[in-house]
Amino acid sequence: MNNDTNCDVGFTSDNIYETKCPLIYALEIIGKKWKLPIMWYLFENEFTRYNELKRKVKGITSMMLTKALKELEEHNLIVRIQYEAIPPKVEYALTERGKALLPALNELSKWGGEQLKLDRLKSSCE
Amino acid sequence: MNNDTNCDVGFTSDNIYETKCPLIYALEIIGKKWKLPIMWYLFENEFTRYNELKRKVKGITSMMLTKALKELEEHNLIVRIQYEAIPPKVEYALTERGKALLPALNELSKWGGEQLKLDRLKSSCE
DNA sequence: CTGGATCCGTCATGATACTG
DNA sequence: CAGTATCATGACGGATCCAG
Repeated sequence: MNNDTNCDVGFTSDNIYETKCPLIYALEIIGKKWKLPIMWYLFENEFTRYNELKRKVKGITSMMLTKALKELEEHNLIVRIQYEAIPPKVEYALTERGKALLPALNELSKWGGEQLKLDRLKSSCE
Repeated sequence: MNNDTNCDVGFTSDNIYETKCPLIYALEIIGKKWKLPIMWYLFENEFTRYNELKRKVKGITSMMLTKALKELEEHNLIVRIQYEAIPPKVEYALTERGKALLPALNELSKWGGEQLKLDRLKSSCE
């Protein structure tokens, strides 16, 4: 499993671009809170406006939404489309890079679903 | 993408077993720091002792190692094998459940590798 | 409508020292 | 050898208010 890529799993480097394990790197990008819920919604609804995201991603605040969107944009997983209008109108959409995550997320989701059942089973026996 | 499984992405529930998205659930289990490095090492070295893990997973402390191992064991991703001997001997190994993560991690790692290249490229142009 | 700024509590992480 | 216990801290997340 990618053991040939010098995978420094010790988090000792401050430079995210040095000696990074691609797996850890992926998790750092998408693993933070709200990232996946946002992307998930964009998977199903291309071109979504800021406030719609805020309404649909339950519980998120403006601050966290803004921050998450900015980070996703910096990694080129989403694009920000700003219309010069009053009142302001901004839409967000996934890039091809963002969509490329789908297969990996599906695999992980499949595993998570099985795990969820097993853990439920275990907890009900205790 | 699993939209049929009631996927409450709002993190509003305190009960981890209620209305959970399997994808988020998976990330909660394996996304924490040190989890993957430990599992990664166990992928490549079945039956590893506590202190060997501590040496090989660079930078980890006893406390974090113990905690991570305990959580992984609670989710049945690893097993703890204790030998009744002086001095103590304990080995850890992946379960089938733990090994079942491999395909998903490979997909994610593949994506992360591509992303890493793109991000490097981008940063070198700035 | 689309954010930005600020304050603040909590929790994960880490350093250090200790134990059977 | 395989952990525990205690304390410190700093990032993260949430609430609230402000702005163009």
